[in-house]
Amino acid sequence: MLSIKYILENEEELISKLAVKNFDANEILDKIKSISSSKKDVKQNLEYCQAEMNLISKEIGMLYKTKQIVEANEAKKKSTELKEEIKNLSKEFNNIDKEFNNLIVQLPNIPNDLVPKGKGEKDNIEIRKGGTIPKLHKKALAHWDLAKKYDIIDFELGNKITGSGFPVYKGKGAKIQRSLISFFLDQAIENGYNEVIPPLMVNEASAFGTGQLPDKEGQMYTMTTDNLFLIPTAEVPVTNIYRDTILKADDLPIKTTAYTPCFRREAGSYGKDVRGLNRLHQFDKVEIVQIQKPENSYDTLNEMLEYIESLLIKLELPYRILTLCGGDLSFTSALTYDFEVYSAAQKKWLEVSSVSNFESFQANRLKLRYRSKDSKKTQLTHTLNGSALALPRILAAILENNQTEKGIKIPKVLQPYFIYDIIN
RNA sequence: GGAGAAAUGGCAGAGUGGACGAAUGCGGUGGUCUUGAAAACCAUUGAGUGUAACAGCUCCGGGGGUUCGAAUCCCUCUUUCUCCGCCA
Repeated sequence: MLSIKYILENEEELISKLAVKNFDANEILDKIKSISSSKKDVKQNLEYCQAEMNLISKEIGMLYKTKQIVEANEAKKKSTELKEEIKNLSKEFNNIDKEFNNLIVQLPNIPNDLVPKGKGEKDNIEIRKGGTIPKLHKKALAHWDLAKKYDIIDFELGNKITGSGFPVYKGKGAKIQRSLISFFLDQAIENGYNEVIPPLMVNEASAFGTGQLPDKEGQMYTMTTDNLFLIPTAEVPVTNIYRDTILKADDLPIKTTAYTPCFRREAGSYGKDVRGLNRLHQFDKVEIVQIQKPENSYDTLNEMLEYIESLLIKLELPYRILTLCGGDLSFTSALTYDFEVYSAAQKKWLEVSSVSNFESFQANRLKLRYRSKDSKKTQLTHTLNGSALALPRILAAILENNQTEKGIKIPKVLQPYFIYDIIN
């Protein structure tokens, strides 16, 4: 959520910057401007009446104390009128405020200057590449066939138990999942992140805090009886740990990591995009989250970028890093880098991580502030997060890229966790 | 699931209709003393909104009500604790 102060003071800039996200802010901005001015008027009026009322009430108290009953009753009459007026004004104010909030949450975050213009995927800009794409033997299989061949992932069984997009990992398939999770968590901890295990369901306030509500409601599984949501990413519960808090400047940055399953409805997905592990309704992910001072947040973003890159290098996977263009950038993000690994049998780049700086957009919704030493006022922090990493597509790439005629070789860094060095 | 009790500032904890944004203690910050630190002492210390700065306004778990006036009374919801029941 953008602050109203910024919106009103930087109208031109806002319009041109949101245009990068292909968002036409003109109309909504006009509405916001007019409603915020009438909000101010009504509020002033209301506060004036409230002040008057407070005065009269005190007066009446005094009059009663000095037994001036007649005067007190006279004053009471006056207060009755005021009371009615206050009631009406606050009703009006609440309506305006509601409408105002409704509008202001519709404005997406402002993209950073580094964000290229563009409509979609094709306009994302590759900033670097690493690793080597392996040459596979002629009988190389896609991961869904490998999964069947070695009996490590059972998609049909998942269909039976739940539905498509909920695979069952078996034997060494289950074990490599655990190995990856442990590897990612240990790496994060080594890099100064504090591990937490958060709830997998969140309430409405949390879903709103990180921006899943109101705009991404359809992507979450909802438990209507209890009004809870299954988390689409650990970002939601982890960032909400700090909802409604005021941190000390010395506490920053706060680095948190968490492994959680993630649940996504993926409404509207179809075809080969959803084949095998490419897109699931339930998947595992290790997430890293940082809360940082505004002046340091872009250095932090780069640090996170390098950290995630180091994971892919250690896993010996071919990867590329993209800067998302305006059209591909999420509602809440100011700058996002995507990581993709090359899955050699599918001959396809698969997104395995997304690392973003949300600046103060989430913090404003979360009321996540900090107090710097030199100022009395609190100010909003910046929040950042990234996947480090999402498991299924990493697994898909490992299976496909590392397949040999004897079996699937396990990357060296995973061997201490996996014990074996091959799946056969 | 049933019965009872409770929810107040960073924390602990007073406050049962008017001078309460709220005693007191701890903690935090600044200072005195000290070579420095500790102790002691002094001062200061909730958030939001608003203002050029004041003022003003809102907030005592959430929502609603009674009253001229509510942290305080009533209703309701949520959460926590204790006891009972069920259960991993």
